[in-house]
Amino acid sequence: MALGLGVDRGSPVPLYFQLSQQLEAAIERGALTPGSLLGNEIELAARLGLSRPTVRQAIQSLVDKGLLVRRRGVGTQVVHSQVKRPLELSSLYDDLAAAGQRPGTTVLVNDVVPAPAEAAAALGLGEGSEVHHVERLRLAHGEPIAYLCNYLPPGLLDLGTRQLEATGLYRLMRGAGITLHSARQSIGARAATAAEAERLGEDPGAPLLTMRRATYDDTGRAVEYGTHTYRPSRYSFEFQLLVRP
Amino acid sequence: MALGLGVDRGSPVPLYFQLSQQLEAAIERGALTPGSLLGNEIELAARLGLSRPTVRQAIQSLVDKGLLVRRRGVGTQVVHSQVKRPLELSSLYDDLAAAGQRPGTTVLVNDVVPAPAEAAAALGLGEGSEVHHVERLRLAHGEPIAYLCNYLPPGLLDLGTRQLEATGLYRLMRGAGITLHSARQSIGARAATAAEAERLGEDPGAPLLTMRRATYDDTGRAVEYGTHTYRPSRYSFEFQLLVRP
DNA sequence: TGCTGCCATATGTCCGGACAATCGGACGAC
DNA sequence: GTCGTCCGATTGTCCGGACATATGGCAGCA
Repeated sequence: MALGLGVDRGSPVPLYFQLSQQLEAAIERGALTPGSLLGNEIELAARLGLSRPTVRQAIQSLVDKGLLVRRRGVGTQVVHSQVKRPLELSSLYDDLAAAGQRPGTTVLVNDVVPAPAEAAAALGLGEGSEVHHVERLRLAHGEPIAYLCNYLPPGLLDLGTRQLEATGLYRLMRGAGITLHSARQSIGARAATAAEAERLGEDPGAPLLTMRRATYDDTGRAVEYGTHTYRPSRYSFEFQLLVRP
Repeated sequence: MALGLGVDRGSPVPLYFQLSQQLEAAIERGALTPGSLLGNEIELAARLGLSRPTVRQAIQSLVDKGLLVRRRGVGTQVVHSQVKRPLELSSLYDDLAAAGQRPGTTVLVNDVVPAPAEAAAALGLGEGSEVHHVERLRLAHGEPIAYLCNYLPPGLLDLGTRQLEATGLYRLMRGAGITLHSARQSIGARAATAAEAERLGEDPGAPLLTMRRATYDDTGRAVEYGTHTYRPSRYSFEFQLLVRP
């Protein structure tokens, strides 16, 4: 194979990670075509001067990503599909930016309030505890896209209105050293109330896409709860789901 | 610890899997409380008569599920959160059955047709190729919940109308030996057309939740494409998203 | 021809060990 | 008192090997 595989033992990057990145790049650029066998692990390990467990770890990470399939007695194949990325905790701001939509944000509310019952329950706090409360209008090309209402536990992050208008909430949390880990989401639809219609530039009774989400960090602590409403003509949710057997 | 941990070497079940199941059960029933340390891997391995790699494999599988967190230099902790299950490729039929809603299905169309452009593209077939086409109305307690329109590649499965009325499409595919692996989903909302409103028992212009999905098996082959519309008053999408770093 | 059983092949599981990187607290220097 | 350093603890990475098990093709037999 002329894949240019080879690891650098002087690098602090783990060997299995170097290999998995190279394999992923080879798949990405088409050097490993869908359906083709990867060659057996033993020989691959010998060729690269690595042990089999290390090679397996590299391959396993790509299997987890859905790029490869292992079959006992057969070999490891490249998946032939439109699988691009697995799913991620999507950030509306980043999604819009990636789509070249020039996102903008108008901060409508940014203060500390007693937590409403629903937010307190989601964040695991007592009802009436103080929480950060942020309401934002998200725009693209100057047009309203979504209305975002969020609650955060106190002391987690100090939210400057200026920062909130420059970037997304997730990016701010990550920048504050919070490692996001999982989220419970609920997506639905309903007719716009008069107030919602006014805010988003729709007619009353127009369909809206709604999302409720609680986000947790890597220790399982709830770090954010929010209810969002989207204009369905301007936004829809795109997922890539993976099943783990 | 009185966790009752111990493996059976006579069982064909892999040791790491036995251990991970026991740990998961211990977490589930509260014997391992959120935030508590799991005890170091070396000692745990010694106590169980296993090697450290085997114990690590068991722990890793629970980390992947989001039940445990590892911290170098600290130990492995139980996540303290409402994290129950990771996300799965949800089946509407099974979801309803699990919620005790007694799902029902009316098959409206079940035949072979030339593939519409969108379905052919999603399934990776030429436009106009023959495909299975199924249209169903999904009910709960006799009330319409969703309208499901699906296309499947030919020869994959023979779909009996009787079977379709008794269970869900995913269950039929799994029963035919197809291993579902991933799906691309798009969720949105729009106003009901007159025909849609009629089918679902809503008023024209009422908000509907829409889902478009292409499903792939473990080799990356597209095995299903469908467009669904849901009554938002009766159904919403619930997810548990996990981020892998 | 068609079925059966064997066998090479590849991944799956498991072991025991070694060293590195990181975390948190204890200790000592300033 | 505060800061930096050291050190024990724990996970992270990596090795080399062993045997188990599922797969698919081939040869032999009915």
